[in-house]
Formats: sequence, structure tokens, C-alpha cells
Amino acid sequence: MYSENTMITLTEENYIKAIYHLSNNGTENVNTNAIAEAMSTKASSATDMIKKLSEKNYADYKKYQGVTLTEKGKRVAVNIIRKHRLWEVFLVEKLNFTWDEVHEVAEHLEHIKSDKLIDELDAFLEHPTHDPHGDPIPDKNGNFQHIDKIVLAKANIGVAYKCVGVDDTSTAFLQYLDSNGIALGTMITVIHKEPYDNSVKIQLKDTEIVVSQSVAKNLYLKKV
Amino acid sequence: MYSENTMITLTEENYIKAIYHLSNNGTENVNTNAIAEAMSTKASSATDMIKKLSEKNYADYKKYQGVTLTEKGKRVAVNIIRKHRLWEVFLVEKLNFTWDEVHEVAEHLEHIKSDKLIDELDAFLEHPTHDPHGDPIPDKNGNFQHIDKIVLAKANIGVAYKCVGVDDTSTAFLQYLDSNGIALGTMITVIHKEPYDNSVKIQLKDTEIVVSQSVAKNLYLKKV
DNA sequence: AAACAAATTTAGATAAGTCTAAAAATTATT
DNA sequence: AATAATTTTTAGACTTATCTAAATTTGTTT
Repeated sequence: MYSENTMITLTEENYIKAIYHLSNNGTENVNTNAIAEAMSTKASSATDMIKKLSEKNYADYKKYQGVTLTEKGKRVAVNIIRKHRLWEVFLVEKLNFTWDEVHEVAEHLEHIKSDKLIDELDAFLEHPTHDPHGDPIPDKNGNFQHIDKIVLAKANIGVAYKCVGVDDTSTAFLQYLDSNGIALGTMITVIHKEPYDNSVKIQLKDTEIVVSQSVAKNLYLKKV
Repeated sequence: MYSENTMITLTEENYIKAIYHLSNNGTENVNTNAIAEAMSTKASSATDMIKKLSEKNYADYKKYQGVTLTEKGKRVAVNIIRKHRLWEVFLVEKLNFTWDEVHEVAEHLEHIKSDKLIDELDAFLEHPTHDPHGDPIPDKNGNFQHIDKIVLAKANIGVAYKCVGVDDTSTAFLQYLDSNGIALGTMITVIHKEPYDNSVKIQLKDTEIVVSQSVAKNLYLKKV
């Protein structure tokens, strides 16, 4: 039996974060295999950690029934996400990182524990609401500022949109966007949707390009 | 037998740093008990780690004879010190930390591994040469910029000095200095040295104060 | 130089997080 | 509903960094 007051470990934090993302922000039940895969480990290891998180009241768990995060667990997850995204903003805005370079370093910085550090960083960056990939940064109380965004694949022809985020944050995808002149804030209008392969022809500032369905499903837009 | 190519662990880094400081910047032999004390652990644990550092070529070690760092070990130590001090500058100059608050957070930040991060941070801070306590920050190649400093206890009467550093970086000492109007850059002239208790009467901008011997031994000055 | 004290090392245990292999439960299929 | 396939859990072992207690080496006195 673990004490509730034991210090949280790095590994516990990473599992909690993984469960949070897999559970669709803490709303759904998550199964062991999914967690094991997300953590690049084996199901048996995941089971062990799930039990521990449950005993420490970060998660609710019944054998063979999957896990959900408790309120306490969700608070931990949201706080890590806040730290991760604030650091990403810092890296891009102050240290000349590109949006495809920030993730790995932020994975480490997010675990530094200091309320003053993160409050001051937030203020130094002038309280950003979104990270370099367009993902919202929760405030101190864990509240996200929701943006009404749609995916490019579902955008309407002829309407003016602005790029506000990406779903896929992989280096390959972000570099693809860079090389095609798409960044956060870029104006986009859909010219044609090809039913055959679901590719989309779009109008940028001075060019027209065709993007595949997989690109169209990973780019978020907002009406302007 | 450990492979030379194994990733360095957090604990190894901390031991190497401790040995570096205890060995007077890598110049002297260090004994097991001193390391154990510095790491708040037991001599047996220190022995184990020393063996491991030795097998990984960070240290030279012969049983019962103490340890020295190898060139490889010194490079690791200096690099951690560089990162630690750069982060301290960042915390004070950009995030409103006071000089007595920075150490603990920097202890964690110093272990983040990213060359780009530290190079860009260095540039962002405009290549500082000293941290908030006046300690020199080694450059990328591990070279320290040496300042010709003396300790207040050995300063001459009537000569104008500038405060350039502290030996003791404890919260208590730094807060003592704050509350007596002494910071890096403060002008100090010795008025009187009291032979009885080795206390020193000094002239600041508009006040005269008497400081004890322990203060006088921990404050570094430079002739102006 | 013998005996004692101090410092250091070894031996065996422990906790966290992981693994493999086997057992148990759940879900899907016939 | 019985069997097969999949998922999940358990059992036992391994590694890292730690500990205590005992053994060994070094150094210090008399």
C-alpha cells in the first residue's frame, strides 16, 4: 500500500500524461495495451504502474476493466501539459527553435518542479494561450481556452480560413508544412475537393497547392 | 564491466559534479567519505558509484586511494557547471528570481541535455561570463574567464573595491547581504579591521557597517 | 612493531521500474 | 454454448542506486 504523500516520480508523471492523452483528455476509459504501446513498454509493466497510480489515487482501476484518471490525476496531467506547452513557446519565441524541434526538449523541461519558475515563465512570455502547434495552454487553474477549429478535410469551398493548429506534430509533417509555406496564421481557401482520393486543392497567399487526405486531416483551420 | 558508450545517468552526473567541486576543480584527490557526505549518502554507496565512474572512464580510482576525475569526467563536470550557471543567469535576469532562489531550480535544469538549447540560451543571455553569485561561466570549450578577486578579509584599508562574488551561496548568507545593501557591483572600502574578532568595518555608498569574520571570508572583492 | 581507531570496501538486502513466460479473464467466432 | 483468440494479470527475475552490517585496509599511538 503506497502512501498518498509519496513524491510523484518522473515515470508516474509520464504514465499519467499518456493516459490523459489516450483517454481523450481524461474523459474515456483506457486499456492496458494502449498505455504500454504509448510508453514503449510491455503490458505487464503498464499493469504494474496502473496499480501503483491507482493506489496513489491518480487513477481509478478495476482489473481487466481499464483505467480512468481521478481528478487528482487529471490535475497532474494538465499541469504537465501546461508546462510542456509554455516551454515550447519559450523555445520557439526566445531561443530560435523551429516548431518541429521543440517537442523532445520540452519533454524534459516539463518535469521541472517549481511553481515560481512556471508562473514567471508564463508572465515572461506574456501569458500565451497556444503553443507553436496551435494547442491550447491551460491556465494556472487548468482551464483551456477553447478555439472553434475544424479540420481542413471538412472545410467549405470558397470560405476564407486561417491555419490555427496541427493534429500531427511529427517532424516530417511539420517540415512538409514549412516547405509548402504553411504555418500558424497562414490564410487558406479551399478551391476543390477531389472525391476520388479526398485530396484538397487550396489557395495560399500567392500559390495553389494540392494536399493529400492525410495532410487535410491533420491541419486545423478557423473561419475568419 | 560497463560499456563506455552507455548513456550517463542523472546520478552519475551529480557524483561527477560533486567530485569536481571537492577536488578543487579537478586538481586534487578526493576521498570516499567526502563524496558520501556531499551526496548525502553512505560511504558504501559512494564506493559503488566511484567504481562505476571508474569503469566508465569518468574517474581514476585505486582502492583505498581516493578518486580523481579523468579529462572525460572533467568535461562532463564543466559542462554541467556551464549549464547550471547559465540557467541561474536566466532565472535572475528574465524570470525575477533573487540570487538566493536560483540554486535549487538550476540543480534540475542543469541536467537537460540539448546542445542547441544551451547554445541558444547562452546567446539569448548575450554570453554572460559570470552567474548571479559572481562565479565564472565556462564557455563552450570549457574555458573559465578568471577574475582576479580577493576575499574581503584580506582587503587593504582605504582602497576602493567592488563586490564581485560570494563563496557561500546559502540562502541565509545571500539574504544577509541583501538586507545590508550588498550585491554584485556594490562599492566597498575597508575602514577598520578589528584584530580582536577579525570583524571588518566597511564603507558602503552612504552607510558604514561592521561585518563579522565569517562574512568577511565569504565575500569576494576586486580593486577598481 | 603491536594495537587501536578511522576510513574504506564487500556482502547481502531493498525498492522502483522493467522484462519474459505462464496463467487467467474477457471477447469474438463458429 | 463451446472453443478460439486476444487482452490482461501474475509470478519470478534483472538492474540501478541505495542501505546496514561486517570485513578489510590504512594511519596513528603508544
